[in-house]
Amino acid sequence: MTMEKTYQPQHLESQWYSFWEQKGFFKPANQPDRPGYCIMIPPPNVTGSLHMGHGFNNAIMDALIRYRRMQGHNTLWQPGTDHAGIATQMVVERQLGAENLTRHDLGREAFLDRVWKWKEQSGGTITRQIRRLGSSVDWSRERFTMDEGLSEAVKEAFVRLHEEGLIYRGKRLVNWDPKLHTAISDLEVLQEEEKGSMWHFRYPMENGSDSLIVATTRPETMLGDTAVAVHPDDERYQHLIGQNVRLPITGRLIPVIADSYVDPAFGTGCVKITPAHDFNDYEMGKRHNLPLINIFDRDAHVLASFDVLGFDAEQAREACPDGYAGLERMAARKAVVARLESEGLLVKIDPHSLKVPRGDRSGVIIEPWLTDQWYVKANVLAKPAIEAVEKGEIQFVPKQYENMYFSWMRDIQDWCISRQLWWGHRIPAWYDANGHVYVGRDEAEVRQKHSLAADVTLRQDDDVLDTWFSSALWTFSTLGWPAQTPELKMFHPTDVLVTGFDIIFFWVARMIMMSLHLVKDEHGKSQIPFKTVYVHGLVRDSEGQKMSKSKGNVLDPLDIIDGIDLESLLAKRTTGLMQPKMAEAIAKQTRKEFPEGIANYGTDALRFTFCSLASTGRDIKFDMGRVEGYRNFCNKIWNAARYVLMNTEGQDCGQGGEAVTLSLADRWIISVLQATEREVTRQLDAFRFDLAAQALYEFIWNQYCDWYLELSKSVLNDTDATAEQLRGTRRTLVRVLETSLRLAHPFMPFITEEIWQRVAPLAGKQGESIMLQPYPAASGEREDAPAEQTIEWLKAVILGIRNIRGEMDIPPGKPLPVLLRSSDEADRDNVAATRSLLMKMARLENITWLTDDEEAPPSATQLVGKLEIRVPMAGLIDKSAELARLSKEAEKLEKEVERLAAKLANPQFADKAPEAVVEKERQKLREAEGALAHVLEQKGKIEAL
RNA sequence: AGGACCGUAGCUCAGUUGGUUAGAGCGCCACGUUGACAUCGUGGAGGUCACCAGUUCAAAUCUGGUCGGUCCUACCA
Repeated sequence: MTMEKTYQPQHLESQWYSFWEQKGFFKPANQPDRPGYCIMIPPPNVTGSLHMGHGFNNAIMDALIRYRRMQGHNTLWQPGTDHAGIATQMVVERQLGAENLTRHDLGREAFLDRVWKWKEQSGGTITRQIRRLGSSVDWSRERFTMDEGLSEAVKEAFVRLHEEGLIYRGKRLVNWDPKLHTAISDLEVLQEEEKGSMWHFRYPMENGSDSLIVATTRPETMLGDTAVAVHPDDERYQHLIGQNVRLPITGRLIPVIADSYVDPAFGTGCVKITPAHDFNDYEMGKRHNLPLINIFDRDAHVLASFDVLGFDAEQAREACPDGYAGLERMAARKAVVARLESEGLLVKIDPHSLKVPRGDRSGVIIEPWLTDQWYVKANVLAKPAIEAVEKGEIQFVPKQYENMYFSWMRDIQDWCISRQLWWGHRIPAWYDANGHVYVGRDEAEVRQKHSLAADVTLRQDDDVLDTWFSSALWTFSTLGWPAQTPELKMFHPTDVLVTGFDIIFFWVARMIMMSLHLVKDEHGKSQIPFKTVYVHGLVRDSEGQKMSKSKGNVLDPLDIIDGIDLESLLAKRTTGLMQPKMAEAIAKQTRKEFPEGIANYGTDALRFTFCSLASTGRDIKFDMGRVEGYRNFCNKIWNAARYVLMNTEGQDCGQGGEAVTLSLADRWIISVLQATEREVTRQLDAFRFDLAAQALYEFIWNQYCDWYLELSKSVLNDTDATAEQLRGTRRTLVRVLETSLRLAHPFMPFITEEIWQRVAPLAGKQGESIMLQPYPAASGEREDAPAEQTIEWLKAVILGIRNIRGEMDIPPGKPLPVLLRSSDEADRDNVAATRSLLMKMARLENITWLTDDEEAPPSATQLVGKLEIRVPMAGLIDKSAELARLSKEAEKLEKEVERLAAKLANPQFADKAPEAVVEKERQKLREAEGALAHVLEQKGKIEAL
């Protein structure tokens, strides 16, 4: 069986994946004596599809897992998906919308049926993508946040936290999304700078003779004003403090209060206070015990009858002034402004830019709104979570993200966990007819715990929990918690969490808090969820833009793996847009970036690209050129293997331990391989996937392929070679390749498996799969400094001759006579040791040594250390070309000599720098001076011709 | 407003505790197809390491400042 001439990824990927999966290789080894190693996948939205960020994330996790698995750890990489409350519910509601239905038409139960159906239908997309990415996840342990077990864990966590007083229910101002009709957390609100106006209104005082001017960006909320605040030291308004304002339109009497929160220099120094519709005003209302007047309904339309509440809970109603009830916020704004203008109370309107809060899902303006919600007392949970990072029990990589974590955690706000949705974990709380609330794992437990008679009607809370509440339990709920399962004992705390910095607050911080509070080891000690958080950058497009569906610049990792033609890509990017008018711009951009569509690069090339982009930066501009480069790298490996197999299959490679003679080149490549193994493992341990990938690339391409394979030809094609020599070179070819494949496997699982299956037997290795083989570990015994020195010398000499060839335009195939001269004994030894390699690799006609005093013919010259390499010019070399080359060389050396001489002439340097550094500089100077003298001499001789 | 991060070749990026002639890939120029690979080979060009000052014998690297960019947090109604 021969190998294809070029690497064809699509032929081999899927078949290896199903082989691994069917054989159960992804499951933990189940050998308790081995150290455990566990990664939990960050669960993607079950109804979504993976984007480049996920692809990146998966490449990193799989590299880690395969690396540790090969090192003999008992590894578990557990996959799963998230129910993504709002996002999923929105998708299904949109589907219903297409049928002119709302979820209320269906009712809760029927609606949830629809969502489950949609989940079943679309859920396969993600698992298919994860498989195509080659991720070695244990599918037998796949989890979904709404699974029964996980739902039990959610209930358990809620009830326990409630019993401990860490979850409470309260009426508070929340971020209300008037479109989705739900509360959302602070983190789900985007503050964007937008252009708006600042309205200045005159508010008359109760006495009628005086007035003050307030400045506001939200005129419509004046219907709910319950005070005007000024700074206590503001001289302009001292006389008004304590007096009442007659609020226009409503006629309500409201006090002028003094509060140092007010900035006298901003606006007019008078702030209207609307405690029920602004977070700052709410706080001020609390301080001054002001009434809260809620003027909006859940759509943020003006109520016909306002709710008047107090912080001490008295409740009343106030009729809405005529003409405003039912108006939407912006309409109400217009009406209020018009009315005030007509009454002569509008002083001016200034343009003003302000941060407008918008829901990250709905895009509508968020309304601070008074509602009953459930909260987690976060500051209590945050304390141990901060300590765990401070003490180093949990480490962030790169470390700088710890600052981000600390700054958020040290100023943490209570977490609003209830959502007015249907899709999610229903809150385990029941109400009786009097509105008393009871929390328990189920209704029976509630009745029993509170001794409620059977005839008391209980109604469960309608709301569900924030999706992040269940994801916060992810590391342990998926291992069976609250039961103390063997898996929990083996794999928790998990080892690494791999994630983007954008969800440190959403997810990472909350997992740490929940795990430390809820999970205890067998000694009762609180458990962290993971030991290391590896934070990677965000994948952006080639222009540095964040990838998003609405911008139309998203890429599906599978389209890079399988390729996609331009038309299909255009269709993918422009259908189902929230703003259809964007389609044209998106199409234009796409045509520009991918005029030919995208080629099929294969999974390995994509994964290697991700790894090589995984440096410490925050943004990762995705460059298709890199993928192409690494696809070529795959092809390079493929063809190297082809060469090795052509020369070893069916031949004696010393598998049986027969005697071998290793050549210098054999010893050299084995030695360099050790250094590479050391480097790759060191970088993987440090999470520097880019540097690990680079070391691998450099070794395979620039050492093994460029040099070793070429050097091996001189042995394999040598008719005088002994059986031991042939065997030695074949064995080295095969063994080094086999080891390199294992070294590369975590990065490029498919191509390495495909080749390994053919190469392993030749290297005397047995095993079902490369993924179960030991990861290479460097051995000091195989290091061979003398061989490295000689081959490095050889490379330099060959490069020198190639340089003459290249610059002198001598055809590569033309055999050259070479004259050598050197005062260094080692040069003679090296030539003797590598003569035949030198002859072949440099395409030499002959090698002649010159004695010190022998006159050399005019020739082009290169220096390698003390070795003078001469190619006689006769008939080959153009005088002026050689002069140009020498001039260039001399110029370079002159600069070098000048620089070094100046440095050494500085007494400060000679005195203060360490002797070793000074000596090194002296040595460099001597060499440069010698080389310069030689080049100038050459130049003189040639000029004289 | 506060904080973080970034600014290195035309492009995308490495450069670990100060001591290299500042590197890689892609791109560019020239040459090259007798069996591993044109998804290739050989040679070459290309950088005041954003700018200014300081510390030091020595700065891409450390300190301060300026300019430019990105992001986070808190916001002035």
